[in-house]
Amino acid sequence: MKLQQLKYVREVARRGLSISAAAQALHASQPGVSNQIQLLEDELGLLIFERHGKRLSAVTPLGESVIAMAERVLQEVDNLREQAADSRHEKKGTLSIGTTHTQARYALPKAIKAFSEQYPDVHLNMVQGTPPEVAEMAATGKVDLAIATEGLSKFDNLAILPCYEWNRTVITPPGHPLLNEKKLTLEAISQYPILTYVMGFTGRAQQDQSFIERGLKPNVIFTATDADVIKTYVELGLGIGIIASMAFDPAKDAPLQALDASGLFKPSTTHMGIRKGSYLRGYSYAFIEFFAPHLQRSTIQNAIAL
Amino acid sequence: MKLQQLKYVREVARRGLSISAAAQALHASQPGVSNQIQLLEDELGLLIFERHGKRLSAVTPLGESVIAMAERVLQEVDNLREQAADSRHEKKGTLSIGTTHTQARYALPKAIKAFSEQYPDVHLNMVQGTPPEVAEMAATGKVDLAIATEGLSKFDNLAILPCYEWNRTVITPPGHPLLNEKKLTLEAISQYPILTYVMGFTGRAQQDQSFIERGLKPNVIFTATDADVIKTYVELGLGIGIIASMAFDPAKDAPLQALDASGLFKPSTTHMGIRKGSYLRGYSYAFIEFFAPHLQRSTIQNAIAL
DNA sequence: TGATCTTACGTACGTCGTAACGATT
DNA sequence: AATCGTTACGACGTACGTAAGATCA
Repeated sequence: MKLQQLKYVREVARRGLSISAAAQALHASQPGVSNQIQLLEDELGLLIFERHGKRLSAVTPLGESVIAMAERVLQEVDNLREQAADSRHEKKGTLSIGTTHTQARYALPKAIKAFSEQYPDVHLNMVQGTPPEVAEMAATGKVDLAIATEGLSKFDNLAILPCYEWNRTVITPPGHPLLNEKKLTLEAISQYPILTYVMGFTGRAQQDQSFIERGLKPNVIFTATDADVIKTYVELGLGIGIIASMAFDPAKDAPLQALDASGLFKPSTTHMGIRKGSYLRGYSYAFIEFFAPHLQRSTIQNAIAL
Repeated sequence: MKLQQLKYVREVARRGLSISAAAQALHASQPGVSNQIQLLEDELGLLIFERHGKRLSAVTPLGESVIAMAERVLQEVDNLREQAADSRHEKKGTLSIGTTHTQARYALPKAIKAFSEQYPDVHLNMVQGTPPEVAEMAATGKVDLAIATEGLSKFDNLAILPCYEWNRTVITPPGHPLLNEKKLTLEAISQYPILTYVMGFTGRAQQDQSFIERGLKPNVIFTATDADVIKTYVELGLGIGIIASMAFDPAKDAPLQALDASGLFKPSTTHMGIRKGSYLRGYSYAFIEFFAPHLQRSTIQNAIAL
């Protein structure tokens, strides 16, 4: 049995039982992967994958054991490598963060800037995706951290840590009648066409909940995955926008007008997801502390302990 | 990183930092082991072992991590191998049991006989040793099961399961005055020279406890690790013996006389130690059930789950 | 001096890639 | 017909063993 063989098996399993895809992902030849998997199967005297003719069709029950074992072993090895690199007190390395547009654009820049100044030799690898995508990347070890407001709790091998709370701001074009209301209410908002986030992004589900509880049916005419798109169309006069407060900057976003709506909605919390059992480099903790100062090293280590 | 390298590192650590001993144990050449360990150290960029000149002197803190990781990984691999062999529904294989004289001689034969009749192709590997020795063998995976009355709780990676309870019998030569006592008491026993087990064997500590609680100082003139030796010298007239009840057979041990002493001492329990996280072959569960019928497969699996 | 680890070197095995083949949709 | 996995084969890499060298008790 070789670690290489376990790597191959894991990748084939992850790529939906495709040897070709796995080989490509690992920069190896397809026959090489095929061969090594067969050698492993021979050695163990079992089939990991079911074949229908010459196509992988399923994972055998024992194959599941093999794959699960491979995942555990390879994570151990990865952890050790990270720990070894860390021990050299190197400020070199890579920090991979999977995150959504909202976080990447509005929440993370400050922390990223501070971090990259203090750790100039750490290569930052930011990957943008939908919440389920970034969660999966963290769960499989493709990124070290996933940062998103939702979608992280689907994976039970992710430790979830709260980063910060935020609420919404209503944005309107200049001179909009809503600006004259004495007090902003959900009822008032519901009278206008609304532009906001797509379901599954940036706390949209929680936002809708507040309307439902008041028996209101807001007229959402436009949804986007990011505030920049929403702002663009609000400025064109399509309606009013409901966006995360951190996504609005009075100076940069002029001439748009903002109305604080934090009293109207329950606050949302942006979370961080880290694969349980993973070893984080020292600088990773530094980054997290820049982003969410209450997350101390010990807190995090406690959360990701198996 | 290669699994082979991890094996080498583990063995060197286990053999008290001796590369030569490890190489010998693994049927490899000493330079080969030395080389591979250095390659691993190079790859990780750290020292696993401290060298004083050309001699391994200690394990570095990071080396501890490496060794711990190697242990975990190699156990995973072993487990998978066992599981694979098991899945072939093979009644072939090896069952290794580390145990003490008392268990091997008096408690195990019945279970062993029944087992070997039902599983004739399973190679039984019985290793006799002191309680600490057999515990260590189980803890390092050298044997599948350790069976002893004491010494198992020292290793926290062993799951401890109670097998059976037993008590003591006092044995005397024929015509000994103790045989005339109406009722056997600790006080009466204390009047005669006593032959019994060495401390650390077959519940000796617990046996002494009963005397201490009554404020008695028994005159132990002879200690042995097994009942056969004790019986021999009791027969020679050196004194009376206190041995485990299962070690006495009126027919075979004639002309020795026996007095039941189960009312005088707290019962002792013989335990089984199994390395946590190990995978046991199907026939191992069968053996355990022969020996201790209350230990069902599910009970055991629950105990050794990590 | 003897035990022990490291370095040097040659061999042999094994992994991997290219190319050709077989099977499935 | 196209895609995908398996088989065949050749080349490179490397793990291992033997032999010699270095270092400590």
